[in-house]
Amino acid sequence: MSDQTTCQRDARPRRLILAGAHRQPGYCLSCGIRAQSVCSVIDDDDIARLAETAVETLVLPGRSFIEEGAPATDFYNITSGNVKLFKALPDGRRQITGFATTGHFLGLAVSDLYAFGAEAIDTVRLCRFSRARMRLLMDDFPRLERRLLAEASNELVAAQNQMLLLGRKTARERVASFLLERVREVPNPSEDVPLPMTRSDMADYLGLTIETVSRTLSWMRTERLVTIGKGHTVRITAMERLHALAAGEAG
Amino acid sequence: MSDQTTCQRDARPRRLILAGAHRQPGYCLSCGIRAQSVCSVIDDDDIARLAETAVETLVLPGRSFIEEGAPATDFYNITSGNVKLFKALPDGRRQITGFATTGHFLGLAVSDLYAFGAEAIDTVRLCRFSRARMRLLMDDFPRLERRLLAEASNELVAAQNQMLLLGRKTARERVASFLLERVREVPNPSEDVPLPMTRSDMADYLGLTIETVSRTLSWMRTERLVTIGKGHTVRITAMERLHALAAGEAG
DNA sequence: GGGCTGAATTGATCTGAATCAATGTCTTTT
DNA sequence: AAAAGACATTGATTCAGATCAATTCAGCCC
Repeated sequence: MSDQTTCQRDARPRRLILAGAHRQPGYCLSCGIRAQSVCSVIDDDDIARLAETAVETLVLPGRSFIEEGAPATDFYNITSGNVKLFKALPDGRRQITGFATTGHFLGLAVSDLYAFGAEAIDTVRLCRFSRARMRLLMDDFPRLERRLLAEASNELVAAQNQMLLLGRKTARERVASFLLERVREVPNPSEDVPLPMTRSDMADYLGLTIETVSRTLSWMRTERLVTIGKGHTVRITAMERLHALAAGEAG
Repeated sequence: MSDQTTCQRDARPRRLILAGAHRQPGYCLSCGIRAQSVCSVIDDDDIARLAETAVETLVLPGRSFIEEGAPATDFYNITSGNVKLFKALPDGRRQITGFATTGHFLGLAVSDLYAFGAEAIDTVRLCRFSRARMRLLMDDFPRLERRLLAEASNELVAAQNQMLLLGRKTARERVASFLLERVREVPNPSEDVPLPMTRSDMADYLGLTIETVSRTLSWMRTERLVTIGKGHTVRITAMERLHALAAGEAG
């Protein structure tokens, strides 16, 4: 299903840090590779014990590495790249429940089956743990558990926002909300915002069709809210108006 | 905003248990009142220290006790009754993001503001903690943190299901999914299912209008999928077909 | 029981987004 | 640089569910 290599950890002792959303550089907890970092600093003696069973996995664009409904054996931490998470209906209708990028944890499930599928948008590197191992890690490092709780809380807030979007917002409000969500991924809000996903992904994330997404972006261009660049980027040219639109304040 | 009394804890020592979803009887961690229980058994010596600042609050039907966007000062554990959680847009459009009942924790937020509002459907009893206190509790009782992580994971799965529903399901599929969700609240699936919320609440939960909810329930009655009882109850008469409908397998 | 009030149902019409249908534009391959 | 294939845009038409508009029903409180 995906290309996969065992973790290559060099012998030199070093501080081991969980890859995460805070964006300080560090080393992956499971395999010791350099990554965006976060969270919990753990001393060198822990490394040997922790790194034994971990694997680093490389996933090519379009490949899925979590299958909805499959036994939830593993737990993932994304080291680089972009991932889409989704649920599907038997006739092919699909809802993307979120996009995940460097630092995100995936596969946290109470059930024995994955509740969603995950597919690489671009080339993705990730660290894979067994769930049993994750349980041990949590016992040894309470800060990891706290970190996961904080991440789950944040995702819950995001999910609630998305429910408001899907249940009650118009197509224009949905696309505006989406663009503002993506702007938060770049340091400077007036620079180009990358949209690594296809129109089809956007549509499945926003509960729309590709045609409606396309039409809405075209409308935003004629309204001088955004300029649409080459190669999957947009630039926001009227931040205030876009915010008002996303918040449901405009007609 | 709500009637409120300080906790009345009696002096007799006893084991203290967190109110929760597992439905074993026990005593509330914060105030010592008898409640549906779960999770973590804590020894008697802890009680005095823990129960000092806790209050039990009684919330009347229709009253809200969490205001969306207000400073997130407190943390709640529902002791009895039904609550709706929602987000709203400035023009009054509303999305109910979930219903909570006995045992649920509310107000877990990383942000300093509540991301959603909460309102009592019927008479609700709940235990209130300050967030600072909650933090101390989590330091002292790691099992509490684990419990909260498990609850957050479950809610995340529910939220993903709801996103699929709101983004991609038809009105009939939505109502069918909702009814099946409510059936899980009663021990025997062939008995009457209580629907304590109004049609308006159902509509705002399902991303529909009250008229569509009503029409769809009427259609289900004529199709012999359900019988609609007096006083906010339904009984499911064709479980298989309803399941197929909810899963998107039917026309 | 009889009026009162908010909730629920049912009907007629409208509309935003879906669907169906070309056409246009990038990207990759050779 | 040309061809192929995937992705994106734009246009015409349809339709599921919203909106507007009456009734009808279920609790209540005397």
